[in-house]
Amino acid sequence: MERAVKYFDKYLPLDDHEKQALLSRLTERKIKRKQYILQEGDTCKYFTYVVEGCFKMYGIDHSGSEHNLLFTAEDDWITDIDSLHKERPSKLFIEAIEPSVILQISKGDLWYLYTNYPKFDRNFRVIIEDKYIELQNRLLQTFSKTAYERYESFLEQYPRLTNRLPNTQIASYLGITPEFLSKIRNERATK
Amino acid sequence: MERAVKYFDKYLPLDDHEKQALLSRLTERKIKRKQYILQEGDTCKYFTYVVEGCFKMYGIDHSGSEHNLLFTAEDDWITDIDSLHKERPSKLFIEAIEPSVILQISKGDLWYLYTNYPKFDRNFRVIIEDKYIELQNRLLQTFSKTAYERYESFLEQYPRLTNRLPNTQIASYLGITPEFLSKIRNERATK
DNA sequence: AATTACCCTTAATCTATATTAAGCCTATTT
DNA sequence: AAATAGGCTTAATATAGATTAAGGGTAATT
Repeated sequence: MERAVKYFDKYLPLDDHEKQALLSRLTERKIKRKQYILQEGDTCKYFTYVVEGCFKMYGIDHSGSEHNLLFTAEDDWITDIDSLHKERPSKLFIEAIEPSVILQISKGDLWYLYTNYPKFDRNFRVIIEDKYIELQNRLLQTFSKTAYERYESFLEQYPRLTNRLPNTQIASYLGITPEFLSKIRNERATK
Repeated sequence: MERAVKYFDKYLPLDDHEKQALLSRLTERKIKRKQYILQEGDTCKYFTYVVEGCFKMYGIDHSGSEHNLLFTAEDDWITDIDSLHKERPSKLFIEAIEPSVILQISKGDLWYLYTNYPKFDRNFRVIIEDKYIELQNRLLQTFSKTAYERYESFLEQYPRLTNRLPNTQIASYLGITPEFLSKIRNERATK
């Protein structure tokens, strides 16, 4: 649990009261491979901290294909903000790729922290700003680079994920088919 | 100027002190068509509120083509958060599409507000959360829908922008060429 | 240990979208 | 008022990446 507190040391460290307030509101859960913590149609109830393991968040198109929006591994936060905030059914799935351990805080408890300890407003503002920056860069790349280039920059940016994820999942993240990724990998290897 | 204050009524309304603190730190500027308020290579210094007019934020790829990340019109905020926060050269341009009037707050003043009036942490947290949601939906669409479908959903989502923007700009936002957008529009018309 | 599910690759064919090029029209700028 | 730069369209050709299909490998589940 202390790991979740330490996370904030990167931003504005918490004092003892704030630590206590946060810790007492986090619930630990163990999640199996392929288990969902959010399914399309359900309303998202939690902000989730990943202690151990790895998750993917994705949407499904009309023909049933999955499209990965992001991966979240150790010591990072994940939620469907749209569904959590607007309290409407999610369009997304969040699914464990590995056996995982998470800490969850409910929307109500999070709102309690926001109201009573302003530092959480600050810290979660900065967290989401960082995630916004990531998304913005990803969208720009999607428009301005080839699949080959996007794969190379994925390898650079997430070297630790490369060996943990099947290529099918990476392909879905890059917005291409596994077959085409295979072609790209073959090209890279022969050079 | 009052318009920028009113914006926050949608979220957490400001009291008189907070209003005053905000207003005294906003600078009004008039911007001509095609004038930049941010250019690639420069470090972004301001968070900008658009009172009148319209802007595009875009990046340029290796072959010189523009890729629109977003448009911002009346009563909305725009900045390159990446460059503003990390104080590094921006990869983006922000350019007026129409003659515009804006209010700007510098990074230093914004930090002052964050530190002394926690409500700004809260309000800007919510603003950026809303923008994150928009971006996330846009990325999902880019992966899971055809250009035809993306154009239709653009028309639905931004009906007021449709008539103000040249189709070249809309094409760049959709991630396609103007020629292909023309084809799509022709298809739509004949049905 | 066997079975099943999933993963990875190769190759042929197909398609959505890009590129190039040309012509016309409508705003801006001079 | 003329000149220029952009914007819109059509059509021919080109291409990045999708789809379909098939075979072999490896890890998860029974």
